[in-house]
Amino acid sequence: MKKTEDGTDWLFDEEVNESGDLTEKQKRIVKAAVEMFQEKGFSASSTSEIARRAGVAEGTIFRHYRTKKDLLLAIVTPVMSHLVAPFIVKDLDKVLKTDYEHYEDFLRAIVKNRQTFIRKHLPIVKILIQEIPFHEELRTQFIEHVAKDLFDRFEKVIIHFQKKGELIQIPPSSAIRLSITAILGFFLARYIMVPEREWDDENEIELTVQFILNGLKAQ
Amino acid sequence: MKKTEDGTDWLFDEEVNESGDLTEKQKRIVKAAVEMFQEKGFSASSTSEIARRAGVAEGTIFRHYRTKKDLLLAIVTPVMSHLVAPFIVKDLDKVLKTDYEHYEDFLRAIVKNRQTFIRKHLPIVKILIQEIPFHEELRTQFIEHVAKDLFDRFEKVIIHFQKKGELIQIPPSSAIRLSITAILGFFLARYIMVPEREWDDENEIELTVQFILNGLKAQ
DNA sequence: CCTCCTAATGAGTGATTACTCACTTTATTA
DNA sequence: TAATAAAGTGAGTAATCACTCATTAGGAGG
Repeated sequence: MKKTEDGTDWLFDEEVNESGDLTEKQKRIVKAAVEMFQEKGFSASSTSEIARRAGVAEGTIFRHYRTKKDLLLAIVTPVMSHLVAPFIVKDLDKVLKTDYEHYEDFLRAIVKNRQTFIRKHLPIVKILIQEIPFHEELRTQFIEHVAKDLFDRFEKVIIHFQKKGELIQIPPSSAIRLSITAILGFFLARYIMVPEREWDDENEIELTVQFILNGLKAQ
Repeated sequence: MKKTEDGTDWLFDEEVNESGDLTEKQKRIVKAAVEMFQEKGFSASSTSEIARRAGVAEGTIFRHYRTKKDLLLAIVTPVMSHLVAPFIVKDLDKVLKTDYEHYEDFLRAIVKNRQTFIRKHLPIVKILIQEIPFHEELRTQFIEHVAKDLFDRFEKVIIHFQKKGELIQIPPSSAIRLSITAILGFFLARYIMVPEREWDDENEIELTVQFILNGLKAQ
């Protein structure tokens, strides 16, 4: 199911264990739950209506998921753990040297790669963002396995290109924040705030990348 | 209650009609509701517990607010309408010429000003962000009176400095997106994602402003 | 056909929900 | 002080909540 992550093709998209060992009814439950959670939020979604939408008895939900919250976690955690997947690579330094000569190349690869991922799992990503503040497990898991990993790897990348003299000498944490918010800002505008607008993705990504590069260019 | 907005001191902070004509118990209700909405979200907050926390009978809530949702809106809408207050000024062009010679000055003023606002109303801003997706009235009101206004004024500003040759010639909508997300990114990191960290606000704001300036500088 | 086994069911559970209303207390004005 | 209005109360309401469990359905192996 997973590609070999041998350092060269680590930016591959991977399946987020979906519909693998689930029964037919289970899939319908998950589908209905995702719809409802997105429309009304987790708390405002009742298990009875989820069952109704899935065309399933309410008891069936609780046969597969002990609680309503378990259902949420089953939906949301696999996506979360794959959000930063492209950063989890053993020999980052080697990858940087061989694949990404400039910070520009790195940025472009990340943006393109994460765009396909977000586009694919957008509803669940939305639910995740919505519910993170209210569920301790989600918060800790996010901090431990997403934010920390992301930050650590990103920091290495920044320092790498600072040493090469490409990037301005500011605290890496600030450079990370500025890079990530510019990228997230694009995704936010593109897929959440104004998805109905006709976007020239190629061009908009290019603008964003150039914006970051100029903003962080060594003076 | 409001300062005169005569074009020079339009970046003043204004009171968001709080605690003006409210009774003592009403204030306690609002305070308890804000706490609960922030902790558990709107849907997961029960009116019975809000009443309990406020030290008030449950009926008292419904004397002042017809429904639970009315309570939410009463809390959230005044803050929303003041979010973009500094942009609502009659003669923007004049202000630009007299007060802000460079885009840099404009940016710095906006960031500083909105920081005091957000810091002051952070809990309600958080609730607003959380609940916007689930309440049609909030969404439309946000689009009509916040996003639209903000966008229109910001567009004028961008075009103004593009004409002056300060800013790169890219679509103003893109320049707005990049500017705003960098600023919002700072607020997000500063007050929501990692508020517990010790921030050197002055320095971080300076970095953010310079990042935007370099990113959008005419080549 | 019988025996297992698991998936699926849906009526039933007590708790909780947002909200009402007849009534009491407090404040305002004449 | 008497009259009127406004603020506050809390027991009561029907509806809905997440969840349980005894029962049924259906397929596999013998």
